[in-house]
Amino acid sequence: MKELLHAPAGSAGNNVYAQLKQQIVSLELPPGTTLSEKEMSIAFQVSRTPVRESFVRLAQEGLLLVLPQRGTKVSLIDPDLVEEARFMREQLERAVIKLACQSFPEEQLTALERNLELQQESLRLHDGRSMFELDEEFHRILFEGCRKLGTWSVIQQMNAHLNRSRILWLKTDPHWEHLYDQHRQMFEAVRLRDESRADSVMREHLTLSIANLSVLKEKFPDFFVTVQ
Amino acid sequence: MKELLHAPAGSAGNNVYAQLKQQIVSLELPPGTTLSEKEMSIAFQVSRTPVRESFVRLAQEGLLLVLPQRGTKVSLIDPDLVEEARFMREQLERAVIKLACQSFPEEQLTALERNLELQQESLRLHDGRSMFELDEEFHRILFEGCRKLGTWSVIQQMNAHLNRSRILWLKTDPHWEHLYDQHRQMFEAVRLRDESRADSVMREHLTLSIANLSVLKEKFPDFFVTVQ
DNA sequence: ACTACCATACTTGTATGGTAGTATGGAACT
DNA sequence: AGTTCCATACTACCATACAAGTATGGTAGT
Repeated sequence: MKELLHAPAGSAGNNVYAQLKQQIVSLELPPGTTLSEKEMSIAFQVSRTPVRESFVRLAQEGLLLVLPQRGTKVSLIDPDLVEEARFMREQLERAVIKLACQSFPEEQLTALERNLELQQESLRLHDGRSMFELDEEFHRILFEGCRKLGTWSVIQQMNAHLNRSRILWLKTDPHWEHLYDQHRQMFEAVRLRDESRADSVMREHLTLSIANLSVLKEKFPDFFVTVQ
Repeated sequence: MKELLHAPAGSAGNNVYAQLKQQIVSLELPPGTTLSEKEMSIAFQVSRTPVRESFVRLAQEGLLLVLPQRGTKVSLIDPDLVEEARFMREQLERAVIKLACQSFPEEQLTALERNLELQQESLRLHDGRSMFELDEEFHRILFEGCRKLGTWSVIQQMNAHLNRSRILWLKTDPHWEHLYDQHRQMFEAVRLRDESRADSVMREHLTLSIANLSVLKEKFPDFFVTVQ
């Protein structure tokens, strides 16, 4: 997978950024974890400069909270932001899938089908991580087919919050079969140009995403922002 | 290093970032302008480090293009991204204003009215810059009243592209009266809980935004990405 | 026992020197 | 004249040293 915008892929700064982001979103670095530039510079065997650069970028995305002269920590999950991310995705993805029903390139359509096959395979292997990535990829392809990749990349920003709660949820209660089924239905709807069906499935799909956020807050209280 | 003027409410890095961003979005730094860390560090009387930090952040927002070992320049306006930004705003703002028609706090409603008064005043003075800021503020208040400020801040990212083309357009053909009139209509629709009216006005409002993008491309060819 | 103080060991913020890659202009060669 | 090559002057990138703010634990004084 290639990064469209932004600087070189091979630089130390980008490597640190990419790896840190992956670890944060995947909850390997749980919300609230305290980091420090020096600590990470040792861990990644680079100087503080590229680490600091990564911190700046991650802070701008809301994944890190930098407190000057005090420390840096992985931001807690803000339930309000999670709901907003869901809201945002609902509006944009419903609009996009309706576009897709009007016109969708053959190339991306086969990409969707191929993706569904891979999902089925991952489902059989109970590979949750792979499923999550394929899920993301499925939606990305929809945006790609509608030439709205810029929109997708912007969504990713708030998604960082939504994704963390989704991963948390999927860890407690995997329900990949249902998600796969919805993806399959969306694919069929796009293929058959059935706008209303695509719209309703997508809406349900994205409502499901945070159905029981309050359950998660009870189960992992330390991961969430309490007062707002 | 001494801080000469404009008392820094924050760190040097933040100041440089804020000022650079303002200059880029307002087209004081036209698209295509080449910058360099050293050059800006001299201009802002700080070291290269905070400048570099700003560059990283602005590059992440797509406002700067950093070419390793080659240079840094203000990104050209990408017509496709402008259209995407408009598309995105249309979906989200229509959804938000419909929410607003269902429930909107009194506080933000009066803020909107106050904003309209200020728009009228700026209109009288032909103060384009003030009008632009009040326009932004008007829409921000709508999001605020629906508790969707996180969404608004994410929109700002792609808006950086949309705004530059809007400013360009408004420089060639001011049409503030029309925009003011639409704002007024939106306010009335929210006040009267008229969802369909709010929706249609907002849609027209955001379609207007880039009505004649091709004209701008002809008039300022150097500011736009040609091939994609 | 309790409080005030302060050395110390952190933290992020800033400045600066060095490194490697790139564009450019002029000299040497064909 | 046209081409090749290379010194030079850039660039962003990175490492490192220093500055300044903050939390903490021990100690002296009460």
